[in-house]
Amino acid sequence: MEQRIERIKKQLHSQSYKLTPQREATVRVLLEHEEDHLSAEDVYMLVKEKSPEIGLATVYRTLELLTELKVVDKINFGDGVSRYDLRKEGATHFHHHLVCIECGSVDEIQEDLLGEVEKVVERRWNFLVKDHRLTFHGICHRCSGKKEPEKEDRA
Amino acid sequence: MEQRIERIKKQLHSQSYKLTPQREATVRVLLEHEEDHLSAEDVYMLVKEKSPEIGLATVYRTLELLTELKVVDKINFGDGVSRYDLRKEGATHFHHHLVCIECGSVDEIQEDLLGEVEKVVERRWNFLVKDHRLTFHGICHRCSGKKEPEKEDRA
DNA sequence: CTAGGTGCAAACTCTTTGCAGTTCT
DNA sequence: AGAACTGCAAAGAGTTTGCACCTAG
Repeated sequence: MEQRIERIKKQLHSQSYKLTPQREATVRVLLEHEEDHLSAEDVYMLVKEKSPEIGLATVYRTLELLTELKVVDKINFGDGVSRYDLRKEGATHFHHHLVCIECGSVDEIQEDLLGEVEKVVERRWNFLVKDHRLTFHGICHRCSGKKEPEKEDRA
Repeated sequence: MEQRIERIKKQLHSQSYKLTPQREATVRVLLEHEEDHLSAEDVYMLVKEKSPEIGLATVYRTLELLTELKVVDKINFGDGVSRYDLRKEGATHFHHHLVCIECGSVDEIQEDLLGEVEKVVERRWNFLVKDHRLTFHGICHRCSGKKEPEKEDRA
């Protein structure tokens, strides 16, 4: 954790950005919720618990900055909100997502399933792939177990 | 064209929706711009050319309805706007996209490249895939040819 | 010291909604 | 007739921005 913050700090400094307490608090929240897919508002609430003075605008600005630095990825599952997902260190590709249309849960797939597919795209469409977004919509293993799933809205 | 409208009409009627002139005009615009990825505003502007009385809210409502009927797919490329993409008739899967980070163009891949991948997901994650979204970000064949690509914004 | 950063409130953009009036069947 | 639909304007939700003040390096 501390090492990752240290590394991000250097990354910021290398472009003459500062690691302010607000930014550090924001990064810590992201690190502590690595598996989640927090919206800006979510992050704001969580940061506020420890640094109540922080403003929502600062959170937005920090998240934008971190996106630029490729520390996080900004994603969008189709509800009107942007979500921010910490990039695994050393990850060469953006991980995939499984969105359950029953309970709304979002799971991550870290493995890269697209190696072959990207080669095909590069060869056949002459398109140099730099990044990708892959999301599956369907029924997760938790919901497919139930016979008559009761509506538990896990928004 | 006429047949497709006829079919959509039936689909609407089967759920006691009506095919109003406004809806028909909207569908026509979508059919005429099948390759594009129009935003609601884009559709509105185009429909307005032929049916100037139409309101933006109606366009939104129609697009929502068509999404529900799976006539179109609502997509989101990360700019703040939803775009609407006509589903090819008989398409069993949602087509993929190639977004060029140089010129902003969006190309479509109709082939299904995910057959194998979906099987893996179903087996290994026990996730019943119903739909997917796959977008590649990179350099398109038009831009990779140029040495010093001049900024032609093909928004 | 000073470029960069912050909080706040106002501004903006995209989308949805309430409502009174209209239209398809 | 009556449910479905429409246009308009107002309301909402999420995000961005201007500005005066603050602070990390």
